[in-house]
Amino acid sequence: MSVTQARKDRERAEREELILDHAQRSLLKDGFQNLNLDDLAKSVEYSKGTLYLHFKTKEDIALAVATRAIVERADLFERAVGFKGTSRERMRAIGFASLHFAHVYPDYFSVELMLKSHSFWEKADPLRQQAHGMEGARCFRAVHRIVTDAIETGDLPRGHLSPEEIVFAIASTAIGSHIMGRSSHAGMFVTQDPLKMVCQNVDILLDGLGWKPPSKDMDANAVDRRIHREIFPEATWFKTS
Amino acid sequence: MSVTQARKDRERAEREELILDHAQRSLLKDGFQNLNLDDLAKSVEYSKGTLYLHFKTKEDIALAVATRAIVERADLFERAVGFKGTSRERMRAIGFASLHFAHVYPDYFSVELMLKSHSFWEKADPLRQQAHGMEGARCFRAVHRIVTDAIETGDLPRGHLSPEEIVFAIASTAIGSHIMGRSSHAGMFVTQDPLKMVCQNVDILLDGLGWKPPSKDMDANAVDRRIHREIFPEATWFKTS
DNA sequence: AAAGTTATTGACTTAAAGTCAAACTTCGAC
DNA sequence: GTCGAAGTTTGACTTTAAGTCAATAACTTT
Repeated sequence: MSVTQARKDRERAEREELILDHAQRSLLKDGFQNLNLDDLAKSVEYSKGTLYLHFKTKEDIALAVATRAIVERADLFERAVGFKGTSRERMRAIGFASLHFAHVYPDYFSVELMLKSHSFWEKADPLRQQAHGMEGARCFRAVHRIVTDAIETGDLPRGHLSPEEIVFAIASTAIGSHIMGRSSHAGMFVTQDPLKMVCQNVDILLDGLGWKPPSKDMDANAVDRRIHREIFPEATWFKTS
Repeated sequence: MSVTQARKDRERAEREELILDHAQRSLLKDGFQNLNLDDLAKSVEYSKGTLYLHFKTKEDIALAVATRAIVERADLFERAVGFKGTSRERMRAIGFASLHFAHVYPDYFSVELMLKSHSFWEKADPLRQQAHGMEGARCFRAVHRIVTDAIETGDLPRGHLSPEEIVFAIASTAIGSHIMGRSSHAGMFVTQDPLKMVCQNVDILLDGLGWKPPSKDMDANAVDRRIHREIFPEATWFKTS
């Protein structure tokens, strides 16, 4: 590969990031339906044809944006796994990471759900589909790691559930809580901060699994402060309460 | 109102149901993006203009279909509340209803999520928005009723959580489990029946709330058989295992 | 049965995704 | 430096589908 080619590749990658930056802004603001490729082309100062040199379809663009987000999510999760503390505290660090992520990408889960619908997914580039799957798996493995550690240390009793089922349960509750917290039309109003509810609900679930120590014996605020200080100092939304 | 007018109103309502029947079939099969109003008009043998005499937009049609579904869901939930048994068994009946509903409307929650996105919701008729909200609230109240009963009888300890927060937690876990169970691309494979996982996860959560009796002391299969026999005999998917 | 009223229609307008032949740019040979 | 070939970018064009509304048909009243 010539020297020139290397420069071209880099420029191409930079342009792709630029497109995704603008697409992401539009998606976060107005959603997928309102993402307009003529406008997007104008805003990045390239033609619509050029957009299609990078992406197969409009859906492909949205998947690329989502994949960039989930990479960040997986990075946050892997940092959380490294938190020094009991297994339950490390699990709390995952929750903290999840909350931090939700602050940066408030509608991520709605988008994620849309992505996974068949009619959407099939319109994206297979390579991008694969990349997205890989990052999802990284998130999964981070939680899985903590679960197996907790079983080994005896914090989490060996029950009739497999570690995979336990991860599935935790992920379900977390994602469900995120989604419920964001849908204001639900006909039920929970006054408290919707994001706090994610941790609260996961805590109930972990108690139900018999994960030691039970949430009533844990000073959640103190742990949160440590997590904030030691691994997620960039979480400026976090208020010590 | 004249006699003629009454007949006309009835015919109009019948036509609306006909449109929704066809729209529903198309939505369940190919999703919202692939719902085509020219095709829909052909299939119901009315013109496209007539569709717009009933519905404001394509989104409005989807909301109407979803509302018809959630009416059924609320009906199922209210039947579940009437199940004769302990509070925890009645809660299980709600779970059973939820599973039954998921069999009839497999993608309901994905659609529901899409509906609630701002860009979608704003395009629907305010009256229909309201109707949808009312039915959501009926589902909420059904669960709320069982929760307050359980607190009164002492099955569920008065903790630091309000009944509303408990309902929120249950709904989050149930919906999250439904959604996770249906998204095959999640990078994690749970071998078991995804619908069984909903009950399993909710059971863990209820245990975490300290809801008596704990799931280990309950013969879930026996209760399920009773629920099936006594209140949901139409649930043909249910296999006594 | 004519005039008036209401209901229905489908050709038309509009918006936006996706395409591709033509214009432009870069590169290497001489 | 110039030329032609190879590669890159473009935006006018095609296509598809939502949403509109003037024309037409059906029904009602007098």
